[in-house]
Amino acid sequence: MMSNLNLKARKTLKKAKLCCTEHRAAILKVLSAANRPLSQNQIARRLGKTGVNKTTIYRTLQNFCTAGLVHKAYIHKRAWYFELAHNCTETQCHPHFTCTSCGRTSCLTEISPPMTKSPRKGLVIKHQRIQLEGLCPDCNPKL
Amino acid sequence: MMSNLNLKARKTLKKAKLCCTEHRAAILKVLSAANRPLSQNQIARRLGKTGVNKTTIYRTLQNFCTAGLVHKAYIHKRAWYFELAHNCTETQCHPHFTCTSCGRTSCLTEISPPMTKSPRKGLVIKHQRIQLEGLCPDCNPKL
DNA sequence: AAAAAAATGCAACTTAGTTGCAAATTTTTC
DNA sequence: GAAAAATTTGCAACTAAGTTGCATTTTTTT
Repeated sequence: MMSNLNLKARKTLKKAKLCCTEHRAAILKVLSAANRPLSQNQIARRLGKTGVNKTTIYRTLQNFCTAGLVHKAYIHKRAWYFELAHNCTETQCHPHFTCTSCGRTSCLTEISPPMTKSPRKGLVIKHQRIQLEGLCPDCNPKL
Repeated sequence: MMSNLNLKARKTLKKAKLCCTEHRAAILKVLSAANRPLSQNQIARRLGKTGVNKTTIYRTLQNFCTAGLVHKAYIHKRAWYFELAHNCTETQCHPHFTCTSCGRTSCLTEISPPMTKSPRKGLVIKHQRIQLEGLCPDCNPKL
């Protein structure tokens, strides 16, 4: 079952000390090609004919998250959306913007909002996640 | 089945143009008494002996959200946590902080972080939600 | 090449939340 | 205050994302 494992994916997996399998490379490629976070369902659809089992996809994403390759960006309608962690710092990833009109979500990678400072003694903030809602340019009637 | 509907809850419901029912008042009271967002499950448990059906709880929360009385604060393990909307502005509510050690979430009502500014022409940000993670004072070994 | 370790597929399961509908309660109208 | 209209409630069945255990397959180590 081993054929066109692309080298880049292979390298990434090796670097992360993960087994190099066809499926993992394929999932990695799908995530790299996407410009927004994807749910398990969307990933499955994009894997298409190869037909990777959903358990495998979930377990792979889990492994990728643990390895720091991927992270859970946000949750929508009870489903998690995953993306490569390459745009993120230790303390925060870029904000995610969801349009309330068309429902699409985009990554605002061009900004990095200030970290919220702890307002309480002894409380340490290690990670911040910002979610935004509003109108996207496509849905903005004033444009 | 109508007995000790407390007046405050009744007033709130009336003001929001919602039917005044025993269950609704009870759910409102539970939310008022809590100092953190609650899930449907937690609300059910706190309602205790009265035994309100989960469908009713969900539908009530739904109604409260539509009326602007309550909002969904955050999601944890695929479950929504609801809270009264009284501490919130149009554009953002207070940040929510979850301790990665004990898992408890608290409301940082004492701060209101700056709104993130739109980095793209035509994209309008209407609402911001900030989630924080770290160590709470109780779990901080340095205290 | 063989042995050990890890990944995969499958079926069954878990759980938050939803839906349709009949019965009960609340509100409106007179 | 009683009857009619509108709304809420409970129930059972359902939906869908994600998980678990286990046998089989693939990958890695030796």
